[in-house]
Amino acid sequence: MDRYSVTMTNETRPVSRRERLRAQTLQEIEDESFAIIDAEGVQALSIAALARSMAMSAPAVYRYFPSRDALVAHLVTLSYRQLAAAMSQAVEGSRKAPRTRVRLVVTAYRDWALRYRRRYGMLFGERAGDLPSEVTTRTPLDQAMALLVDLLVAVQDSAPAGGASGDRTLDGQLRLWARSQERPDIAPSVARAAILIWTRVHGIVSLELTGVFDHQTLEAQRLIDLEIDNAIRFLGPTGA
Amino acid sequence: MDRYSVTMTNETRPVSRRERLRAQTLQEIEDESFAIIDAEGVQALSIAALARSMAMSAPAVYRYFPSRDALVAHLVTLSYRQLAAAMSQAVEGSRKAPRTRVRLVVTAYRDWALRYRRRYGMLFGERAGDLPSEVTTRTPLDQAMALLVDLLVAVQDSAPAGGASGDRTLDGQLRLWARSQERPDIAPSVARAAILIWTRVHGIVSLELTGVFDHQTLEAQRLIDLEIDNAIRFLGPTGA
DNA sequence: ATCACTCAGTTAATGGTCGTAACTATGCAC
DNA sequence: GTGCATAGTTACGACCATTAACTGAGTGAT
Repeated sequence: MDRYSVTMTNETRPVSRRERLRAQTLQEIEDESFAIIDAEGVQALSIAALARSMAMSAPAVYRYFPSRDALVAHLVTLSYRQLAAAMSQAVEGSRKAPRTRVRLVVTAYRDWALRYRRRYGMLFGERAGDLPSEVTTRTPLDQAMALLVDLLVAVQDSAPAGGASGDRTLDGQLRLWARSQERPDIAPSVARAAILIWTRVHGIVSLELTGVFDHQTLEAQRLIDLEIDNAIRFLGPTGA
Repeated sequence: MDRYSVTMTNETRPVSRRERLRAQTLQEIEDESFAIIDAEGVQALSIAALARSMAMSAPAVYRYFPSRDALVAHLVTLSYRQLAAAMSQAVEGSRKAPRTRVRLVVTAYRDWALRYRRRYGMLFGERAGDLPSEVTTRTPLDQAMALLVDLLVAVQDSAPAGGASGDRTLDGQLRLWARSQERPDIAPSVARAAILIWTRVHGIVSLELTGVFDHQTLEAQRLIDLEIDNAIRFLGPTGA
């Protein structure tokens, strides 16, 4: 699945010195890479620059990653995991109302994007050489989506269900999507709300990051709050 | 404003041979650049590769653009203009209902993004060295927004106005935005709908381009239609 | 018609990048 | 200790951006 990830060695196997050093170097590569990316963007992450910052010769990096693209791909999957983790932690153990927790999750998403804007751009923007989107984007983000879906189910339970979309075909596709998530139980209305929240928030955050709102006096958070309201209202009764 | 743009010479000034050749070469640079970008992405656009495809020496390009970044910046503004033009043309002279025309404009946006996906990524994704977002993104896209706003005003005129957002501060910011667009007449509800449509569609299209929906059985166009409905419904009565 | 100037284009060179090849030296298993 | 696997090295080739120095064609004034 992910050839380059650090495999958790829970077994108290006698971790050899070599393995330890290798893991340590790998960690340093990841840390330095993210430092460079956060400071100057992915395009500034070159094998040479990375090696230089580690006081290492450039070819040595190839012992860890077969190419610059492979390194970037690895960093992308790490970032996805990190983003998903940030969203999970935002509601972990929270006893607030489901609707509030939706806001927490979404805000965590935005905060992560703002805090690590270069990484967010790396995930959803650049994709220089069109990375293997397959494995990369699937699992970790699906996990975050599952989280959102659960919250929305809870929201719906606490309010009279309903809300027709008016597009039977779309509902069918949403059912398929639910099945592809191995959650055939979730209703189209919930799936619809989850997807709409994601696309809406991504749209706002993405434009916020490109600076579209900078010159305008719009606060993205207000737009997001409004959009969450809209999406959830969709879940409840039938309309407003 | 834009040092590199071709200035329309409507005056029947005796266009010198030199000027004609220069304009011609500039045109060829733009065309070849877009060809390379469309085929392999911006990251593959190198001065060297461009010059090679024109059977020209690389340093010669510097007679036209002081750096690779300047070239890319120029291509970005051209692309913005092209996108805005595509949106305008989609409804030019259309006698359909305003609501239908909104759909036409938005669909033109998506179609352009799908047809020139690399360029769209260049506009809203990559932005490698954080280009001068100031001049770049302002005028041409504002024009497209103005178009959308006009259509939404028409929509609102044909339906009972109203629709409170519940966020007075946001409404105030929207009023400021309207004034910054030099259109102080547009109501917050209209501005809100315009911005929401833009962010929503951008979010969907952007995720569609990164391939998030590929493995899922969702058609982006259906999501977009749904979102337009939602945004417009917002304009009308008060809720559903 | 020619002279001087401008400027599009050239070759040559610097210093950066990715990536490969060939080598050295260390850790580890026996 | 001997031998293998491997993390690291230096040396290299191919590409890139950009500058410097030069060539030659277009242009405008005499």
